[in-house]
Amino acid sequence: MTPQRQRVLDAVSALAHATPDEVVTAVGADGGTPLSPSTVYRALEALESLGAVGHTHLDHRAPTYHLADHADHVHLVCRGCGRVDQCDREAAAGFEGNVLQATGFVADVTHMAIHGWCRACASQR
Amino acid sequence: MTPQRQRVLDAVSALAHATPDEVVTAVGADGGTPLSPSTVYRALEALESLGAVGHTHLDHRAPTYHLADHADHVHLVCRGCGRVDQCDREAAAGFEGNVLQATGFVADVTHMAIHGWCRACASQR
DNA sequence: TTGAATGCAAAAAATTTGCATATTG
DNA sequence: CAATATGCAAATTTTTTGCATTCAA
Repeated sequence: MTPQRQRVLDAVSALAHATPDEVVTAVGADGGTPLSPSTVYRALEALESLGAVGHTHLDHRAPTYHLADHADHVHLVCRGCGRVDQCDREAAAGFEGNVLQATGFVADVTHMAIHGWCRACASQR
Repeated sequence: MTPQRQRVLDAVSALAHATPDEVVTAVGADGGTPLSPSTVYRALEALESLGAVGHTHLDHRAPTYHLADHADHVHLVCRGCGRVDQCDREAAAGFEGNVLQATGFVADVTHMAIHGWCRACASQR
């Protein structure tokens, strides 16, 4: 664990959900010397293979990293306002079971966000 | 509906699921003059707002387009072998209901793929 | 003829890679 | 000392934009 990786990990922890880009920015603003983008990308990759962080895809262009222990919920991205809600993974247990039974596929609903409309945007439609 | 858009639509129809890039390639191989990428991107956008096609995100780097009437299933992407399975949207009805009840969020499980492990890869682990 | 669509080339944005240097164990 | 990580710059990849030209109603 190098100092750079520690700073990247701290940034991920502070931001809760952050794209590599956001991590680069946050690390640049933490008082120390900025890190080069490649270092951040490589640090995230290393931290992920160490099991310290994980990532989720909120949309097609944004892997967002989070601490590994912050991985047990489903992300709900609103198509209207872009807001990101969460719901307990439990809500998908039945779905995961159905998929397993129907196709043998072991689904991980936390890895990619579910898109749709939040309560506010849905009621406007 | 211009001839270019028709060719783009034909390519989407023939490929079933295709990234913009793949559409550019397919259209270039259909015998006619190749279309410039910008035309394909704009045609897909136009066809989508006309309701003729839709898109799904299979991974973070690939919006895949399909005919609009080919939109009622959930995509299952295997992390092991990359294979894309499908399952009926019905399997997720309970999940969508749970999410709605818990958060008011109207989920569309067809828009982004679910990641996990296919039967074969799952049994190897 | 009037607005929309196309093609091209250049611009952006987001990652990735090569390689010399610095760091870690 | 040997292996790994970093920083920088350049290369890739994917998508978007500006603008002159062409097409269609």
